[in-house]
Amino acid sequence: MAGTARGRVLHNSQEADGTIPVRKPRVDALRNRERLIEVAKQAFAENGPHVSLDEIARRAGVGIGTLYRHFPTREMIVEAVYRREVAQLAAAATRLLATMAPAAALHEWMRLFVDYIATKKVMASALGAIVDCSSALYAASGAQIGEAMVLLVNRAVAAGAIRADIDPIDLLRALVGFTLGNTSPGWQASALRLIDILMDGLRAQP
Amino acid sequence: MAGTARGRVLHNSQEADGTIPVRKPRVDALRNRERLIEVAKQAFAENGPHVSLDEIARRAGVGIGTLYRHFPTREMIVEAVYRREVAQLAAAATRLLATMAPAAALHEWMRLFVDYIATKKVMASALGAIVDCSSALYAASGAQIGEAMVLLVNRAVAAGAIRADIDPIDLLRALVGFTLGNTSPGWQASALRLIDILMDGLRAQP
DNA sequence: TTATATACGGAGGGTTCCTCCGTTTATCAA
DNA sequence: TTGATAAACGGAGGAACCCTCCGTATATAA
Repeated sequence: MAGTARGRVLHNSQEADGTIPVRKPRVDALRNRERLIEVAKQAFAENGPHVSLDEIARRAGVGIGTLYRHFPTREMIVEAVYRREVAQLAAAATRLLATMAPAAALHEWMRLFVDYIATKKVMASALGAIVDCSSALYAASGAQIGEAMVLLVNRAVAAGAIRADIDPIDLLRALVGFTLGNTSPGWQASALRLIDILMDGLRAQP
Repeated sequence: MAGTARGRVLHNSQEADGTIPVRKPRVDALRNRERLIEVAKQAFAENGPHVSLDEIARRAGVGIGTLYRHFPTREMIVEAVYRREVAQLAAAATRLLATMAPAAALHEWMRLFVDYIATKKVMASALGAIVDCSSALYAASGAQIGEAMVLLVNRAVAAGAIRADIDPIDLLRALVGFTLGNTSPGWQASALRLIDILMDGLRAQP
């Protein structure tokens, strides 16, 4: 008998000053949402973009209904994973700079970049927007990544740790070249090796 | 009782000269294959890349088993449609040149290009290989298209119908720019208008 | 014409999708 | 602290889809 008591006064429908106070979201809802994104990322990485949504819900320990409430379509959860990945990669730049030397931070961040591309590849076919290189989603993510790279390079240059005649965007292009072009198995290891060599080159003065 | 008569001599297992003569494929098989590709193309265009294979088989008037015999995976039928599309576009160049004036042929071919891109977009998410701009499939298709464009431009230039200071590849780049970048509805009409303007520009002498 | 390799069709079992609704729980006002 | 209630939860169940299997039909070659 959980029917709503129709006609009853709603407590938070309207305040005296006209604002519409929104009840803050329930903590369990936020928790489940985060958990679903995290689990979905793992599942995509392990089993490709065709994991069943039922399995994601099961692994996250929530009902399938809960998954569908948070992400009504498959594309939405894929996009959520992707957005989170981009945000984390961008945020990692400042975090790394705070905890290690500028050149080391740059080096480590480029390694994280390889993971990011891996995620991107796995999900590309599940998320049409990524495929379309001119979409808003792509543009936004590109900007975030670009800013992070500029920050890292500037700091390392300022610290005298790497040569000054380097355009951060060129470095980004190099990373993309290392990673996107390769489809062969083992491309990740290869990219990581190339990054090491690149870092050696950056440290040498011209 | 259609069991094979085991132990019976196979008639065409081996010839005296050691060659293995292959019975030519049954005409009904070839017909069904073509029909499936044609229907699949229409279905993808109408309902996006998620049309059910059952429906494609039904529309083609064949059993689902027949579809699966010809194209064991979904990706295979998508790729078949795509290959056919590329081949037809490339072949259209010579066909058009044979039946109309060089400049008109070039103009018409650029219009066909817009259709080709539309197909490509629809199927991109269904066929990972297209997404990956470095795949062999992509390279092969790119080459075919490039050759067709070179042929058309050379003929038109030779006929004095368009200005001579034009690189066919630049023209291709322009087409790609007109089409791939746009995701808004109505991009096709827009691309067709731009092509008309471009043709006017080509006819003008520098 | 006959034998047979080849192709056909579609029933059926397993999987996935996604909605709907009865139940549970966090939040807020009193 | 204590209800009252909005918000969230779980999962059963129907529909759609995927794909295999095998009995039947037919084109081909002798």
